[in-house]
Amino acid sequence: EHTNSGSCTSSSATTKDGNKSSHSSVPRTRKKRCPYSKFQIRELEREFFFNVYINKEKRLQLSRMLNLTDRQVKIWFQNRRMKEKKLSRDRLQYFSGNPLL
Amino acid sequence: AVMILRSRFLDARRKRRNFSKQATEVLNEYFYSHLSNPYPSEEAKEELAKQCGITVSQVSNWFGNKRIRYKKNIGKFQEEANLYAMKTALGARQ
DNA sequence: GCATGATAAATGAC
DNA sequence: GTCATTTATCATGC
Repeated sequence: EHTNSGSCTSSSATTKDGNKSSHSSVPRTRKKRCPYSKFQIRELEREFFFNVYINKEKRLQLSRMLNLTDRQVKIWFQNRRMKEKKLSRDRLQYFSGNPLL
Repeated sequence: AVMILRSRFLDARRKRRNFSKQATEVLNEYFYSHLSNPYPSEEAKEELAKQCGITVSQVSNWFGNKRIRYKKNIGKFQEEANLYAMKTALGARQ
């Protein structure tokens, strides 16, 4: 479906922070949401399986390998932990009112 | 057997089914009667969920989608807004 | 063909 | 760190 190779990755010359200057009227555009590729997801999930919390070293390593910023990797793990928590809640609710088995 | 149930759960996770007409009615009534601050508290969400027969997460999803889509095109929802404004006005008259 | 519900990136409050 | 949220995208209903 998504064999997203190099469309969204913040590979290089883009927007780290060109604007911290004292322009008081710049709202600082919100970064556009870009879905990650299958490969990126696979590697992130693999690491998440081992450590739900990732340390700084592995984070830098992963970000380089996947062509993402360390901030993106950090946020991905945060969101992934929230997803896991929600899945647990849903599972609990799903199996709660069931006489099955 | 557990695997079957698990797969069924995973498959049904993103299967979308429209909410009932009554549920949408309840949600819209709350939304348009709190249009200045359409952010129900956790307790309000639970109450709405109970009334609508859906989960709290689904209530949150509905309000999230409703807020952004309303903001993006207020004109498209004007008729709907007037409808529920009328409805609450009539309801409060008795 | 869009309306609608759910999920995936990204932000910000705390 | 969690967590509600914004925003875009996805997947389905009809």
